[in-house]
Amino acid sequence: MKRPAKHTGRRPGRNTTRALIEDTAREQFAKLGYDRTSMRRVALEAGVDPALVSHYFGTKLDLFIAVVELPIDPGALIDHVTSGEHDSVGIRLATAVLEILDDEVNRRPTVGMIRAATSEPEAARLVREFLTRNIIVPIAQRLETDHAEYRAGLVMSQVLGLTLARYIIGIEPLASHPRERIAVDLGATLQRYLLGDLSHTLPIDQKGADHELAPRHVRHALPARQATVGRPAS
Amino acid sequence: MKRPAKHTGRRPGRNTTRALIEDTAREQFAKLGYDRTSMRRVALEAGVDPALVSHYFGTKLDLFIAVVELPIDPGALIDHVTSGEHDSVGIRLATAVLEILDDEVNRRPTVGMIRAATSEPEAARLVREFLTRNIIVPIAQRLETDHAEYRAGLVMSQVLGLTLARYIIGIEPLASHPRERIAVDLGATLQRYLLGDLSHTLPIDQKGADHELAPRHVRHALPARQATVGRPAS
DNA sequence: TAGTGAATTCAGCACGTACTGAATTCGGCG
DNA sequence: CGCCGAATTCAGTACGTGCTGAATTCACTA
Repeated sequence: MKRPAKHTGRRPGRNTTRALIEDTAREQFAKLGYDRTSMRRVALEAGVDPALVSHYFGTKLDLFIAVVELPIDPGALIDHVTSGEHDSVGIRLATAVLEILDDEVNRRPTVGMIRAATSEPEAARLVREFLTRNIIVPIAQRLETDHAEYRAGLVMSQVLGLTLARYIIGIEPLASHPRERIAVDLGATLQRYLLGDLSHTLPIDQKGADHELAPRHVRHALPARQATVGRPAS
Repeated sequence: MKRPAKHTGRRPGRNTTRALIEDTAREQFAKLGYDRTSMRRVALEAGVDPALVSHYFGTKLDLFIAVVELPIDPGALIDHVTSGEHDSVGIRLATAVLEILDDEVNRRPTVGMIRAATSEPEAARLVREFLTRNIIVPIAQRLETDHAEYRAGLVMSQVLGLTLARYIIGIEPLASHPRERIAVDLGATLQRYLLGDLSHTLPIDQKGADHELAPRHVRHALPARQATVGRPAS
């Protein structure tokens, strides 16, 4: 009956364990992504029994949901960016984004969010909802242009792509280029996406229909086994 | 000594197993990414014993390396895009990219590549080398502009970002917008990245230094627990 | 036709995972 | 103080993972 246990039972002192787990989990998800983060590792890192994690948060996905966040206050960012001269919102946004992401502390959760979104479909849904609700829509409201949500989506795509290319994959020379120059080039793009002329303003027949693709270069999967990454199979 | 085995030993008929495993693995990596693809599942899907996968390809990473490829012939794509009028290479490239990615068959390996690159650092290195060697550098050579590799990197960032936003995360309305319109808006960006004026051509004091960030909206990680995805912890 | 070596499978090891049930200890309240 | 319930840990279940060694069967060649 009385199995010899060593130091089980409630801990003395104040009650901070749950928050501790939450912080540790956030850190791990950010650093490793969803798949590569294990509940055991979170518990270990938090100096806590693995069972406590399940106890407090339920499943791994529940834990993830309870924990993901962005390194910025979207509202304040949007305020800062959209105040000031209209023809420089692009570069303001680009500069802000690059300053945030160039700081490793802030970059972590962002990268983690992307990692999670690409590996767990359920996480992708959550990220989508989060981005839409907290960033896309607010930006759309602030800008009094047409198709604001579409514009915001284009912006998100360029920002996400920069994160992927510069910070995760590390494509050169983009990865080691000075922040200020990239901000200028990126800023011009964001400016156009946010406030410039888009395809909607063009007449139908200029939408690029005459640029359809001579489909000679798409391989359609089956034959071809040449463009292989790394060394060929041994 | 003679353990009763049922149908072990060499299979009758022609010898296609290795290729079979390779194809199945490619499919799985593309669909699931690196972490979520298991060698056992590959073997099961290929109707083959798990040991055969290790037998032929060694470690999981070896298998991955032997298998990743892009759905296009980069050379032909580059030819197609860079031939024709200079001021329409942007939209040609954008259209080509969108046509390729809108086809689910072609999209798979691309998405898989991104998945893998975001979850496995070693895979990210391979993807980086592949993209650089087979896409960035050729484009850089074709365009007789300055800073060609930097330009190509910007292009990659926007293309990768589009893939992430439109196809993986599914940000609306970007995800369901007609291909042709996006091609126009994206094409203008790519055009500028490829052949337009970049920050290098500007005098130093216009590089945006006066746009530094009032750093009020970056949270610097520690406090704040408000901008949470999904429902708060139960 | 006999023999060799490649192809294939089985069974399993060692480990990591998510998660659970019961036991134990403590904080706080009556 | 006495007690209830929350907090915590232990030990374990059931399963999935990458990978290996030996045994078996077939194809091919000498």
